Amino acid sequence: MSDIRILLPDGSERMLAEGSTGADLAASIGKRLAKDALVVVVDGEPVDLSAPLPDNAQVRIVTRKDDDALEHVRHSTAHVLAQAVLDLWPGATFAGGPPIENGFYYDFELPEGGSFSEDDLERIDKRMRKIIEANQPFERFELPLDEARDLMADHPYKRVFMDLAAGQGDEEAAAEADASDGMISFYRNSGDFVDMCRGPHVPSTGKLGHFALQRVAGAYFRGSEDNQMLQRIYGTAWLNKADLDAHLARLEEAEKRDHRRLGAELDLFSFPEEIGSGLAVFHPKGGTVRKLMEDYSRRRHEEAGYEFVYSPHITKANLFETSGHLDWFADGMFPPMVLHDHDHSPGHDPEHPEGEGTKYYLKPMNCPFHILIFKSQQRSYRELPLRMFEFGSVYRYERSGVVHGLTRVRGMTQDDAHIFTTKENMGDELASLLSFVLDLLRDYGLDDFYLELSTRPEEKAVGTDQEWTEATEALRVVAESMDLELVLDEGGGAFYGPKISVQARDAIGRTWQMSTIQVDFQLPQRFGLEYIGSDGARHRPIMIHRALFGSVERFFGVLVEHYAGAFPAWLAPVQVEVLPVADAHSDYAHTVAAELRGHGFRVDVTTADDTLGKRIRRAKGQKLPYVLVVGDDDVAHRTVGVNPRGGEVERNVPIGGFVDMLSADVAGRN
RNA sequence: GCCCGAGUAGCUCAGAUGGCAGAGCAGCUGUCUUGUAAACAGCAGGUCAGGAGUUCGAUUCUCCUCUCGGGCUCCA
Repeated sequence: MSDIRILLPDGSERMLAEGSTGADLAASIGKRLAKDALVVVVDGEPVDLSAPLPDNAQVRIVTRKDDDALEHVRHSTAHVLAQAVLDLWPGATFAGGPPIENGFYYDFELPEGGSFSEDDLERIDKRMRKIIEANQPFERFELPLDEARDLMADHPYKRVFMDLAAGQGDEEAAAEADASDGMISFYRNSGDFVDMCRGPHVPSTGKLGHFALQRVAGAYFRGSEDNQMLQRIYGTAWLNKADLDAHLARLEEAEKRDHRRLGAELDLFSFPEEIGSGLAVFHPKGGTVRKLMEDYSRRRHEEAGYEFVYSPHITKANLFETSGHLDWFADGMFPPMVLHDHDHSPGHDPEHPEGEGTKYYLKPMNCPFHILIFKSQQRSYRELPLRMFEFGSVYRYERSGVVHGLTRVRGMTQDDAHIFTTKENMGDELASLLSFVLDLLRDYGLDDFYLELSTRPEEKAVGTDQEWTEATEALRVVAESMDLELVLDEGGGAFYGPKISVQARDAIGRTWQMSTIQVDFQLPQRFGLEYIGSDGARHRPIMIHRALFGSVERFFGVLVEHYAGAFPAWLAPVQVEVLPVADAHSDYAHTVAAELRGHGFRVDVTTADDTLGKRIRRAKGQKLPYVLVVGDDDVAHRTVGVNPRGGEVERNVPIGGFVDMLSADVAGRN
């Protein structure tokens, strides 16, 4: 019997008997490694420890210390979930169950259209732990397609996957079924449980155990609305208890920061049922924050050469016919209001005979209005770039299942601008624009970004290939010059052009899509936009659509979560609350408040109707930047006791000293 | 839009095989006059999301609608 040569990551070699497996290799290196090994990566491909190694292979043994260990643990945990469910629900069938970020899921169909309840999760969890305790080995075997189909006779979804995988390279199906060499792979890990699976798996269920089942959900088979809806179970899995606990703690932290919860607790905004789904009202405190956000944005835009415009909320249909929105996105718009001639001024609309009526739409976008402003007069190249800015309220008919707090609404205000520029200037304009965007986002406290370049959608798109390429390249050049990570989002552009979006990571590491910058050759064409060039000829301008906040509502929600409701002093709706120790100090408290207001600060006074401790507790609950306590000493010496958010109490601070403190805070946007 | 779940006082929640609806916090009124995260007492607060049905009787059972939550799909 001849030996095979194995190359290890540290550059060393090892000779093993032919037919040796990853497990043999690990054992030959050390007892500890043999025990810790989960899978092996052979020439870049992860495989089971039980697979024979080829000669001259580059092999890496994956243990729990490696980054890629997690996905295998999650994948194998999903497999145990499937085993538990099929044990507990005779007649249930299953579809796919991949690892995902932080965990895994598995899709099932229960007999007679049944569904899981929250209580079921506990039962399933218990069953899974028994399987793990039993330390069942995952044993791989392969069958030709026809035998594989017989084996999965009761599992139609599995058969769809194997047919797809055997047919052609369907990516999703390939993730479920391995059809290389026309063979379908399976795993068996107890007498009668067999799952079709590409693998690899950890050697046995005993390697698992730090998991939690999280929720049940519906999910379309293979992600298509046309398919059957299956019952999905989500879970999370980790290598050890500490990691699992840390993950669960992160989820709890995120829940505490939920802007919907903080919005109510801090009295910022609400969604009255009477108004309708996805339609928010901002209360005085939320209104103050929003106004501060908008005011600062206005100031910066003014400095950056934008001009301010205003446009109505509704328009006759023809505007969105011309723009193409009614062709492409009528579903996303509120249905039209129809005005009939006889309703109002009979006979005044010769275009629409009696009975037909005139359609008006709520606007889903501002761009056509800004285009009409551009068109209102003949434009010269000397005016370009022309930058029109508007806080424009738009309405979109989001489907009922997708509205979500302030992040997905039906009525919102965009900080929208359209820049009309010459083709020659487009590159420069995009470059300065992107820097402007990032600078401004940083001022609002977000400073960890990456960029995403979205290219032409496969179906919904207008314009020539050349136009798309040109626009996409212009964006790519600018994006690459920014010294930020750039991710490609194939097919994610709008129907009229590609875009760069700025993704920001918040205080607890979640990413949010913030600003978008889109290049558009189409609307200028559709509306016949022109300017007179230096050569005296007519030229077509390029349009750049851009929004920094995206929507003010959404950005507001993101900031609430980023700051966990503790707004920096410059944005805080109430910056200071002054608390007199007793009634005798009320006059002085009001004097202090008046003096602070004189400096432009937002200040409340709460008189001594409750104990000091209680008033402090309440102010802290509102996450105010500063609580001031004033008593006898302070009245005597014109001082205040300063209790800052997240800091130490400081007594006997002169009022002027506190003014300096707060001014510095506001100026530094801390 | 689809699957699952939920809706009881301003908020967080309890409750009953179908028989007059409960607590804490918040609110109001008093007493207390307080030096850094919950003083004490009293009062008020509800078409039990809305509508229809079954029933002697429905907040409870059935159906429909609305709203919210977790997902899927979608997101100009």
